Amino acid sequence: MNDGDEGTGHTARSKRADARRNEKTLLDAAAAIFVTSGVEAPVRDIAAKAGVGTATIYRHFPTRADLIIAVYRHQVEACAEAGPALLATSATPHAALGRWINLFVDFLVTKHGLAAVLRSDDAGFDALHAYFLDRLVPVCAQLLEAAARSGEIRSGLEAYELMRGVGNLCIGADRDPRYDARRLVELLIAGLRRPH
Amino acid sequence: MNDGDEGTGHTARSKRADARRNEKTLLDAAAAIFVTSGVEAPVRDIAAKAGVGTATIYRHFPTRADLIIAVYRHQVEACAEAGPALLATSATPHAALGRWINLFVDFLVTKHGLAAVLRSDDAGFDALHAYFLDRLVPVCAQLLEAAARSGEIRSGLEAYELMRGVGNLCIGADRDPRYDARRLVELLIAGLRRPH
DNA sequence: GAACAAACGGAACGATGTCCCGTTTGACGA
DNA sequence: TCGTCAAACGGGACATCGTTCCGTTTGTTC
Repeated sequence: MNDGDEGTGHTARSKRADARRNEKTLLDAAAAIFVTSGVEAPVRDIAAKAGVGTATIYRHFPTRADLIIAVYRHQVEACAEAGPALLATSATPHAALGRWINLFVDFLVTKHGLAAVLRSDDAGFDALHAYFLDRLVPVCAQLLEAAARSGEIRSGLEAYELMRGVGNLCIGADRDPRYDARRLVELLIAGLRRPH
Repeated sequence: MNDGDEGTGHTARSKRADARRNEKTLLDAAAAIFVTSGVEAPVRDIAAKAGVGTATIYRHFPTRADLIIAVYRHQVEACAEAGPALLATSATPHAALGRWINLFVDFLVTKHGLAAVLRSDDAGFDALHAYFLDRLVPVCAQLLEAAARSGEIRSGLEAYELMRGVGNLCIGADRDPRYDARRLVELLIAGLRRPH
């Protein structure tokens, strides 16, 4: 899709062939580097891997956040789309919420250092932060709301807060065998249950 | 205490007066800078505030972790010592645990960016990491164990893991009014309760 | 007050993110 | 096919920051 025109209605000219080729090459190189060196790998490394100059990266992806978003867009979309599906197929809304959060956690902990840059307290990743929030918070809110309506959980926790908390819990979950983010997230979700 | 000799038995000469003065000046300057710019403020800023050269900082505090430890040592000690006291004066071990965790959270969220460097996934803060763990994990373990013995909580969660999780939840708790780390930590502690 | 080691200050070095500018190259009309 | 030109490129330049080195200053001691 979107292989040429912009959606503005004007007939915007196609990008040059080499530019499109480089964008693809950069995405592949970045994905490979992210796996081996994490999402905070030096820009020069990615440029070298792709065989382009550093300026070319900035031309295609003005901030590192844009590059990260582009690399992981498919998986984030898949996670977002899994929300309603889980809600439809799970026994209870709380079960759906738990399973969906599990998907999210699995995604985060397998992406070297991604959770660490998702934390909002460092500037420069605003676009990444905004993308994750725009895409996933509404899904989480839908699940939370359903679980609240069913009476399974206490209300009063915003989806935004839960997502941030889960993201934070996943920081450093790789590299440390003594730290199991999944278990702590499970405890957090368990703590959501309404005490009866 | 320790205003001169080392404890080795040798008669180690006192440090020079200017060195001792500079160490104090540096601690004050660092504390002030940490409040305004966070614990990751540039070394040059701290040196400038103290009116010394950058090398002087490294001479007194080989790594940034050592400086941070020195600045906050008193408060960490106080937190550690509060553990047994709370256990003795609280109604139940679980209540003591909750109150102690609250102390820890209050400490973290009021120290600009401290929680962010406590996360283990970045190297270079090993000493800081080790200090917090050495000093606080045993206290937390004592509280956890008492609560487990009383049957209030599920067992199986290591104190280390809980401390790391709480620390992670506190990352970025300042700067973001929509994110309340205390509430999430409370949920986590609530999730620890044994379902009956 | 002279000698010596401790301590100092700031320049120097390396790594990294970011930007600039001279050069190359793909697209399109003649 | 070939000339033109803007898009795209590459790599060097600049700024920031952590860290180290080295010539100089200063406290201490005899």
